[in-house]
Amino acid sequence: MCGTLRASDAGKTVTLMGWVNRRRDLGNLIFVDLRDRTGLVQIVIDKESNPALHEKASRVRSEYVLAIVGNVKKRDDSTINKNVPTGEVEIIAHELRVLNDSKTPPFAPSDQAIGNEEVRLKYRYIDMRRPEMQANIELRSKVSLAIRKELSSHGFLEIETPFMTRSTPEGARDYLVPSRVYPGSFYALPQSPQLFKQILMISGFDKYFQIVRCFRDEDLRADRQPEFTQVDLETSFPTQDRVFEVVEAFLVAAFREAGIELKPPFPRMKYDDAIRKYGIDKPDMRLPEITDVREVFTEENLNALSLDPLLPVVAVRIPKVGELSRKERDDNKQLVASKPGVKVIDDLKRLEKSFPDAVTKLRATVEADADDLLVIVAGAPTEERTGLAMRKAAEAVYTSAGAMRLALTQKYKDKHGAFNKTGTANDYRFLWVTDFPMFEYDDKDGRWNAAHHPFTSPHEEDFGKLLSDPGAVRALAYDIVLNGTELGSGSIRIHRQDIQKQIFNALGMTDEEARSRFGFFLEALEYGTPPHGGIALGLDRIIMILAGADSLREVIPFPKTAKAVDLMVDAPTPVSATQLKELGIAVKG
RNA sequence: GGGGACGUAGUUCAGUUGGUUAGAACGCUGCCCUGUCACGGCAGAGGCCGCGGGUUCGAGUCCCGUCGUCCCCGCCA
Repeated sequence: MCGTLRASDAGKTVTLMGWVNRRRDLGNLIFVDLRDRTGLVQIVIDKESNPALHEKASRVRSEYVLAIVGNVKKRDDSTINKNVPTGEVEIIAHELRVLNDSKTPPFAPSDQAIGNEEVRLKYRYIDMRRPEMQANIELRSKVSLAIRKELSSHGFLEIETPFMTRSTPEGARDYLVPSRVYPGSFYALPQSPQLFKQILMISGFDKYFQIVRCFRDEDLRADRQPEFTQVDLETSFPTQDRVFEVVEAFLVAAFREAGIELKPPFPRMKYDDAIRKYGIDKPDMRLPEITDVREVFTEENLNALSLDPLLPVVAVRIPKVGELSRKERDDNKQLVASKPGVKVIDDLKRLEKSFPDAVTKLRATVEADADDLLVIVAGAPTEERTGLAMRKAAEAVYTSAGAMRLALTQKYKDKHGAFNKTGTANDYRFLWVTDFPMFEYDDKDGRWNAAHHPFTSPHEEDFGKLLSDPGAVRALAYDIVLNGTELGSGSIRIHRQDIQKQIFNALGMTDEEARSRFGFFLEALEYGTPPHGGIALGLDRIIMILAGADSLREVIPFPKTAKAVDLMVDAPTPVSATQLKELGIAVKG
């Protein structure tokens, strides 16, 4: 192959096939860089030694597909190119065949600056000829294989589940597939194989996994595509620790493919601690946590600052940012949409004039260096003093501080350098977040929703609070977080039908409603369901992080745009009236 | 659904306060060139300034609308 030839291959006769990356025509001497999946090699065509060949080569253009027969020759010392792996050799062509010509492409795979995404996506086949894309897609294949091997070696079976399945009203919007046989009825593409994998546990396949496509009709982000791939797994008779071990094992195998040697076990943190220390349920561990600095202020201090002494006062520390100008501080306030009742103090100098003792204590408490940026986040006195109101106000302080921490670390990443790559496992800070709340209160609808999904088991000791105090029920649910990105989410499931019913009731569903939505599943639970649990991880996100990419589109061969359009095939499209009629569907103008 | 950025040659971009024939680089075409590797030199072609309306003597430039791409919020059990 083109990219694999080395000085040790000198003297061999080789047949190479590939694309013309670049042609350098010096008149009677032509150089062609031939490119295939493995890289580039320089072909030499000399008019003097082969005029007919030279004539053919002079008509060759970028992205023509060539077959070359030639001799591998070690280059003279003066002509070695140290910038390419094959730079010590070149191919003296004896024969050249144009297998296909090419229109001038809208952009060249050999270009240093890559074109805009619209053009890249429309001409994805050319974009994917670029070495970066080739490397990402190769990495994806290797990582998938490593995960399959690892899970298989632990006794997991890869089992397929349907893509055409049943719509469930919970969760994300479904992509629907109309049924021709039953006009007006629809299949749904799975948001995840959740219920199928639980059924497989009931069926006795005690260790299941699948690298599987999932579909969610929600708005996109750089790290969210409407169809994406999960590494999905489930085991019977699990413990949380057992699930963590299996995931850590396959992540070690996956990262090894990218030359990173991870060191499990990964640290763990309870959800409540994550909120208190990082103001978010997916903390980025590469920077210092938020510090509680309530104690450095007296009650008089806080009253003078119009801050509520009963609410948390926390400090966000961003190392090595130095002093900020007035303008920068104003700009920074724009970074985070301020929540009502949350106050931000970002001018320590001014604070120091009025409260010198507090600021001295503050610096000591957060162990701040002189050039560290400190921002204080606290709460204005709340009007309502009930327990729930105070809890919400406190959470608003934590999450605002968390958002501030993220925005500032992003903005000043050049200064603190915490995101700089070292090429070691230290670049990848994994974290298990555990003990998520079972329910979240939905202010709009005035009811409780499942924080993870409604098949998640609560902590056994919280069973009693399911109806009396849903907000206090902890779930056996866990997330795996990498550098502030949620990679995966899982739980120990409910295997008792009576508990499952209670959960549906707590979610405000009557028995009839539960039966109409999940009847098949509730029935299955009654036939000897083993305890079981599992997790699903976003494969695309894993590859994205390993590839050092900023967008999922860099690691998905044929991705969709932010408006969920495939620019290459131009999908979605309207369909013919005949098709619609056959499906019994009428489209409103 | 909301906010922001962008849209000018095949590509990446510049285009002043609204004022003559809209520029550059790369790419492309032709010619020259035997050691280049982002080859070099000379010459040339290439534009619905996203689209539609408006203001104006005059619009790439100002206003309104619309479409597209990207980022964020909402949303994503």
